[in-house]
Amino acid sequence: MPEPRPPADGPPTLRDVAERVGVSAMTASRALRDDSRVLPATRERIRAAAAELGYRPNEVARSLRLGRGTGLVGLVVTNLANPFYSRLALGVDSVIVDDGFKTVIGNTGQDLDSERELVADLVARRVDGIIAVPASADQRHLAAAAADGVPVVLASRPPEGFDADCVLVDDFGGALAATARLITRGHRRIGFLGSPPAVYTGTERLRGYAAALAAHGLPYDERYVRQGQTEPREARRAAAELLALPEPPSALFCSNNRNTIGAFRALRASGTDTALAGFDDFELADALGLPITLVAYDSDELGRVAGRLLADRMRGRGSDSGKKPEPGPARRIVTRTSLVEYGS
Amino acid sequence: MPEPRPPADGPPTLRDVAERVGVSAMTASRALRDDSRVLPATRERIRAAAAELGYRPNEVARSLRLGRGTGLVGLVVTNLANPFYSRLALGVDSVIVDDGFKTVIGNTGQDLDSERELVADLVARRVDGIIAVPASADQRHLAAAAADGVPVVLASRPPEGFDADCVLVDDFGGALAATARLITRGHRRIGFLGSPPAVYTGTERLRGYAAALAAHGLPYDERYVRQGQTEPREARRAAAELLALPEPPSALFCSNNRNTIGAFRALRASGTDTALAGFDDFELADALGLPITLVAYDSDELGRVAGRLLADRMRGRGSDSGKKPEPGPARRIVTRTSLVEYGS
DNA sequence: CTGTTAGCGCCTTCAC
DNA sequence: GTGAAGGCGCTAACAG
Repeated sequence: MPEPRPPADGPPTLRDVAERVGVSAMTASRALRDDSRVLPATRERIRAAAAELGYRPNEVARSLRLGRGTGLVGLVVTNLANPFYSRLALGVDSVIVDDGFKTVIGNTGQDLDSERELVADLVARRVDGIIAVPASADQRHLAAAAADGVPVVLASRPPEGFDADCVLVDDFGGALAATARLITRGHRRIGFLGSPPAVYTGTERLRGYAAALAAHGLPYDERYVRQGQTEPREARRAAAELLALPEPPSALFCSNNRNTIGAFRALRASGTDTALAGFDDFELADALGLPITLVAYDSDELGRVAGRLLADRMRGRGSDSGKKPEPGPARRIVTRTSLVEYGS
Repeated sequence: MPEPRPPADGPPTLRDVAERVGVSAMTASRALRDDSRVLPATRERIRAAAAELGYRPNEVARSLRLGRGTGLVGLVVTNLANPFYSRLALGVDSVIVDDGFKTVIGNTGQDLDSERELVADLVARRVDGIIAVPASADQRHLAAAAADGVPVVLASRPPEGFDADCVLVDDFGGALAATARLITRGHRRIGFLGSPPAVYTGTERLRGYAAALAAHGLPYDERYVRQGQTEPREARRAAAELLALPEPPSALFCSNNRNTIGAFRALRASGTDTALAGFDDFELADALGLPITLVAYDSDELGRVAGRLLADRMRGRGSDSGKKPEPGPARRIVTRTSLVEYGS
């Protein structure tokens, strides 16, 4: 039984393999990459030695030498604990892995400074592309990355101040449809619960809500609108406040699942039969024991589309062509939403 | 308005900065890293030039030259869509980011081949450490990584066939406690629903369930044990089968949240008042309208502990010392669980 | 204080 | 079919 491993002062290098066979590093390199001009006999000996040593080419040296990126895709999200983003991440990964890329996930916690630092760092690490869910409309760091030649794709929020591919949910349309359904069921006073105004999706969904009211000739009443809740706890309080108004709303529309869950708890506690609708489907929504209308969409698919958009831009980089991204106008893809009814 | 960027044939290099100032690359390198032995005046000119060019050191070249790793930590999980793993990932990230590391997440989908490939690739990319939730007891690829000098920490499953730090949940104790509670409430026939036998946690939790039965002099009856369900849909069917037995169990214990949710749906559909207990807390467990006992634990904390264990091993690497991991015996940390009661 | 040399691990180019 | 140089971008180590 031969010594299975070198004494672990770092993984074996190409030269370790070469020396073991009594051949030059160059030949080893070629043999391991199936270069035809190498004697089949020596090739086998080299492969055997590499296997024994557990040799793997150093990807760091490789990408430096090849002048390409690292085969990594940076994914910048605001909160990985939110199932929406973990599904997105999985969708991205499932697509780009086919092209030999891996995903580096960075979590920003909605903090713009973290996001800036993270993006700069990803560029410095020579990722081949970036998929980002930007925290705000200040996207100069993303624009800078794009200017450095790193393809950038935005997910769930559109680019601001520069051009980039993006994949969006039909926030406006989905919110409009859900609100409209409440209206056609006879509701006239509909409350709105949503994320802070700075969040793009929240604002679009508020616009959809408002548009539905307008389309049916109903007034937009600020007293029924509560923005700024990020957690169910806050949403629950905000919902309770609406329910305590002299003329409480007979229905609530929530712009994301955090708010929907908070509102659900408030409704349960109040005992009223206020109707509930919200953006985002979520597990167990059907098991809550009260009717609920949700705007559903496929966040895996969102990730897959983002991954494909990026993969397109990354193709053909590095061979020659000064490793610029594939040219072409920025694309904007909007994914559909659907209404689902639970517990009716 | 000066040209804000070079013509984007790749980011600017150190020499671009140096030439622009009329100084050697070495001086520029020093200036940008706050090396004291450089004239403050020139240092400022260099910094200015770097800023103008948007220069960022190439981390790829850097890590090659320094002989260290890349400042990346590889995180290998089986299913990022499971909140357990996304929380784990966040916990890991929150800790190691303080030491200047970033997280590369790889998803294996419980597939051993993917896991092998992923681990080998992470090593080839010269990550500074790996945190893994291994899919099975075949962990030779992880042992190989450790032998190559890459610190490895296991989360949620113990090392098999080699030595490594690990952080575990008290699977046995938690399952025992939950099952015992059902027994003290008078249940004598308790069904078990769990993941495939190959999954370590599932097996430990089954052991805990069996131990509770034994401790109370109750028989272990295979007809009441259903292993192999991964998704709520399958779990629901398995639970329905148990409920349809001639002598159905009066309570069910489920070894993870997928099975608990499936069992919940089966119970709801059947209309029986079968008691329900399960491993893993989950959102909305309190809103399901029936009493439920859950074994709760903190998966963020699990990630943080794993991150700290790894950070310890990575410290001091690369300076000299042949970049071996910090020595010391393998540590095994078991995190506590607690029982929570909902909807009583 | 600043510059020159050399090399991390690999691969393209050009010799033999 | 194989090997010897040279360099990707950066920085220790040693000059000056």
